[in-house]
Amino acid sequence: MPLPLACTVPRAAINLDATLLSGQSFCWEQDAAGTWHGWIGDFPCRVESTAQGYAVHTRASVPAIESYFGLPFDLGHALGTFPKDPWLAEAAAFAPGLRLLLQEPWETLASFICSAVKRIPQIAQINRALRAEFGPEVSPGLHAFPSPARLAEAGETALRRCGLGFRARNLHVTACQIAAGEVVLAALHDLPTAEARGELMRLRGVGPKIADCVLLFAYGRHDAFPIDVWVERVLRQLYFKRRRVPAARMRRFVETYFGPHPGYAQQYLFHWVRTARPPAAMEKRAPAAKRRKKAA
DNA sequence: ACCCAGGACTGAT
DNA sequence: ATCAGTCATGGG
Repeated sequence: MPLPLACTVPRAAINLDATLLSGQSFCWEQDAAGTWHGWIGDFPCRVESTAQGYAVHTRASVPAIESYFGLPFDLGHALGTFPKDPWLAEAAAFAPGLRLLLQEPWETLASFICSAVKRIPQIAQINRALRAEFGPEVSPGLHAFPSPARLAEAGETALRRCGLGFRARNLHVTACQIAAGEVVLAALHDLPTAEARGELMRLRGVGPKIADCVLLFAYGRHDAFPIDVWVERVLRQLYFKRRRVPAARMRRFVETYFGPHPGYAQQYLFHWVRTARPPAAMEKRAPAAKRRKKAA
């Protein structure tokens, strides 16, 4: 069943490549022709780049499409609220039109539990394995993301076979917690960010960083600021002159310095340091001398 | 073989 | 509160 053309998004509205390559979502892949294949919730989606713009083929509704790609948000305004510093300006100029997506909470939560100490292509690989193994087949060969109940039922051992490693236990326990109603993801929309963050961190395998990713990428909380190894490095080297900074102070800095949309600034910085040719100031510090493992 | 990856948890100071 | 050790797996 071919996917119907739902709408055409003007190219000026979004930089689709940067958006889908910036590590927010792990359910999209680009074929050799440049066409994107992925999901908007449980609806398969294909996006072709045409002369008119991005042709979005899917059964999802147009409002759902616009919501998913974050189009209603006034990106130009947010960029204007960024502090005027040369690095953030370079990061923003590097990927004009990069947007934050607004994804489904459970899929986002589960995907980021799988993200711990993994590279982005491997997270996407785990995502595909979970879908193929446990997800409902919504059209021939296409599996939506499996529900919490399904992953809870599957068991830790079965999850481990999807290449999850030690994350299998975390994902399984969290799936059980969600299935049991211990944390209600739909209820987090009504909570202030700090409280929603606390709720997410009650889940196994969810600490500050993953909680912030879920808040930013699935709940539209632009006050969430995920600090991973890359962002921590860029903050320390650009804003703290490469000095070692206590985590609490770093947290206080990002909450005050970047203005009303710190999460957006974070996403531009993250994509920039990972994709652009890093300036000399961004080179990795010499690794601290690691003690030898015990010789056999 | 060695190293690292969009971290979190645990048990020690 | 901070801090090393540990947790599996895949790819360079």
